[in-house]
Amino acid sequence: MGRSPCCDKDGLKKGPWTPEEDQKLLAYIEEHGHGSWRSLPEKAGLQRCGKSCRLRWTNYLRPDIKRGKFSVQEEQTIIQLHALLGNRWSAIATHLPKRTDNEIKNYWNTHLKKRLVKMGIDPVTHKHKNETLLSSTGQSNKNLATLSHMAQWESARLEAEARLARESKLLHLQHYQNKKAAAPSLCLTHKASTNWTKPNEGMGDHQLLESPTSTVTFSENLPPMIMHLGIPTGNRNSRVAVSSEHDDWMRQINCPEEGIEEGFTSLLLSDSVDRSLSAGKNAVEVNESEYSYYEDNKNYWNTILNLVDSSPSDDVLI
DNA sequence: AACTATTTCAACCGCTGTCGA
DNA sequence: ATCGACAGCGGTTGAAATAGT
Repeated sequence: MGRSPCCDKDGLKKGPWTPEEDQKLLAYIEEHGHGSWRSLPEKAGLQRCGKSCRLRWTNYLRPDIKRGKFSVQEEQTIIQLHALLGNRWSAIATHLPKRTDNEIKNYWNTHLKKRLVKMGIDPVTHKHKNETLLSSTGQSNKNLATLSHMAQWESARLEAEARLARESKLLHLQHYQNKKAAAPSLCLTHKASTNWTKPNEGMGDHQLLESPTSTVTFSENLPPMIMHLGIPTGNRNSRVAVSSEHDDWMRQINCPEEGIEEGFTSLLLSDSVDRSLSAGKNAVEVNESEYSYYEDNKNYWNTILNLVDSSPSDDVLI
């Protein structure tokens, strides 16, 4: 397309945001919603480009952002979704409410990627080094093909979710605009989110969780896959680590009664298989070789989790 | 305490996808 | 069908923070 950069105007500030700029942006969005990002800076009295404002808002100022340490479950979710989706950070972020794609990307690059490398796992293919020795075998090719198959299902599902969320957004926006005319005074969170999220009134069983980086509807703000497994996520997701990151990681993984390992293995398996099967009933035949793939894949994830489990200490991992 | 090396993460850049005219 | 405007995405950068000597 070759469009000109949005920040090529002289006089536009770059670099770190000052508290005053944050306050201006926050105040403006709270009052008016972001509307068109392109025109926002001028209206808000900011010497920034719209893109910079959008980034500051989505990655830092948004009131629904959770900051701080990633929980073990969040880490595992990222690792497993990365194995399925690759570097599709925004897609991964839809499964981690309150985390931004940028934050997940940074966390992957600075922590998780290194951890996998130390464990001898290729962070791109998510295969153990030894597995590459088998790369010429049919088994490996089969795994590759079926992993790709799973990724396709996941992609299709994410697209469908995003489409549903967009449609829901349109419907609800109309509803909200009517409401807004009638009742202009909302709490700060809702006021601030005028254009990027909507209050959950009238949404039935599902709370609409929408943002520029997350367009998926979650029930109870929980990742769908976690809910699917019935893993108790509330306190665990928000738990505060009392010792080192890795101690926390190891402690939780080493608790069989908590079912984390099985949970995350089955997370991919049950969720993806269920989805594949239910979708297959309507659209695609799932044959025997695909079933055997899921068995292979289960072994693959068990291998990864066993490797994590057998790592002796944090300094080995990092 | 001073210096250097390494790590972290907020922010930028450039590209792509989508939508309306 | 084409084009331009815009939003969003993923890769990358570099300043600040932290760790090591």
